[in-house]
Amino acid sequence: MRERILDAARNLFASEGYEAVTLRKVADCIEYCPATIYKYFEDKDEMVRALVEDDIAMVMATIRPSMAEQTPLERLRSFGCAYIEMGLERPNHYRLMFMTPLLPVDDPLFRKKRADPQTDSYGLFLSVVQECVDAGLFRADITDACLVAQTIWAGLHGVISLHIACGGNDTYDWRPVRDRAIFLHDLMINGMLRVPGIVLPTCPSSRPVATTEPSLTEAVTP
Amino acid sequence: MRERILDAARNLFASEGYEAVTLRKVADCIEYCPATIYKYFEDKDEMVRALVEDDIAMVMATIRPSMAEQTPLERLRSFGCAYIEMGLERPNHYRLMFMTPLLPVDDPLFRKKRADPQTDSYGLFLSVVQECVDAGLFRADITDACLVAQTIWAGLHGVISLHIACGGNDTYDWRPVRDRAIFLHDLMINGMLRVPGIVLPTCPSSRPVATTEPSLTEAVTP
DNA sequence: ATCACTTAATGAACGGCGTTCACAATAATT
DNA sequence: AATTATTGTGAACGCCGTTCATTAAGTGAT
Repeated sequence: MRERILDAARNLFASEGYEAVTLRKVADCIEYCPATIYKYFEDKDEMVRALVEDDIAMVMATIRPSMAEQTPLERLRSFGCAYIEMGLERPNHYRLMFMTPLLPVDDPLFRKKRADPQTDSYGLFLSVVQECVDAGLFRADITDACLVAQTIWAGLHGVISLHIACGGNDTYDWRPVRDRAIFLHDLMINGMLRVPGIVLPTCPSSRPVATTEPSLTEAVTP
Repeated sequence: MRERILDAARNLFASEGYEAVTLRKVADCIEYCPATIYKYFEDKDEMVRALVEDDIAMVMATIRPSMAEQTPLERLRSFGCAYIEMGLERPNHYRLMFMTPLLPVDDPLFRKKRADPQTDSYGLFLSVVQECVDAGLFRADITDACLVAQTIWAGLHGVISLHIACGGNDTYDWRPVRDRAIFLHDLMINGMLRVPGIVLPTCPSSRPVATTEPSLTEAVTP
């Protein structure tokens, strides 16, 4: 039943954007009365957080195939490329996950899932960065895998989120967003490498996304 | 009168966060009835956009002192540092300006102000990047000032916005946000330079902000 | 001074939102 | 069959943005 509610919410979200996800509409979709939802969720907030957890799993599914790459460095690069594509193909989800301050989730089970490379995509990414550090790929002064992971993440996040928030503003004469993303990605990684110049030409520009959804290169809902 | 309305809105925004900026509360503050605001603004949206324009001017005021630096490269670095501090000190304003998709502003006057280095901070930044390009500071393959400006902006934006959106989530074991910002800033600039190694130690960690406001290292309103 | 006329401001309402709560319907247990 | 949990409901509350007919106040011409 929780699942039926979340399904309806997901559909609304995918087809009409975040602002359309209202308790009343969700209730309409499953033909219940609005108050009923409160029997299954504390809050609207809790419902949204449940949605976000699904999206986080989606990120994991998008990211994981990159583990198949041969070397740590290739895995690192591939991660970044997959992340970029994920963010650009699902701007609404991306916005909900990473551009909206959500109340910190204090469910201890949720906390455990984080930082675990098996279930958490940040944890997985971090572990690959650590591989690179251990393999001696980075400059001597770069030893903090955490700092590296968070910095690369932030950089890619910057390109994606700025594109989502301001990409529609044509006063800026934007360069193609993927050009910016790849440029920055290479800049970061090459800047960290001890032996630079192992430059792969570009990211494979598009990779399939795991979950199914009405193909939305979604309109960003203002 | 428009100004009185905007003042009230600004106060509400600064003291209680974006979500507290409601037409009814603004009307209360200036002791008018809610409907009156519609005599001076088309929309709530137009009112918010007027607020954003003020903030944009504030960014300009924060950024401009960096023009006093001696060399193009120093100006470039100083810009980035000022921008970082601005974003970290005024998260609510930052969120409103750069993390919320706003309807594109089609006022032609507004459009003209953009891209003009005199009034638009992006334009000013771009002109400094162009200086660096013209001075031959960058690698031979880096000639597109626009791409450079947008990429550096995106990188710094990533650190700031990720901090605002997810910085409260302590499951990530965040490194200090300024460490991340400076790390990435140096990484980007040094990666672009033709002759690397002109590394200034760090940013002067804090610089005064131009406009006055109840000193808010504001709580990020969820 | 009176009238017409523009402008400023209002009160009441509309529809939508999240949320609450007393109550009805249904299912489970004894 | 009677009692007790569990599920679902309708109506309301207070908030929101927005609209509109109506009043109040100022202005210029006659």
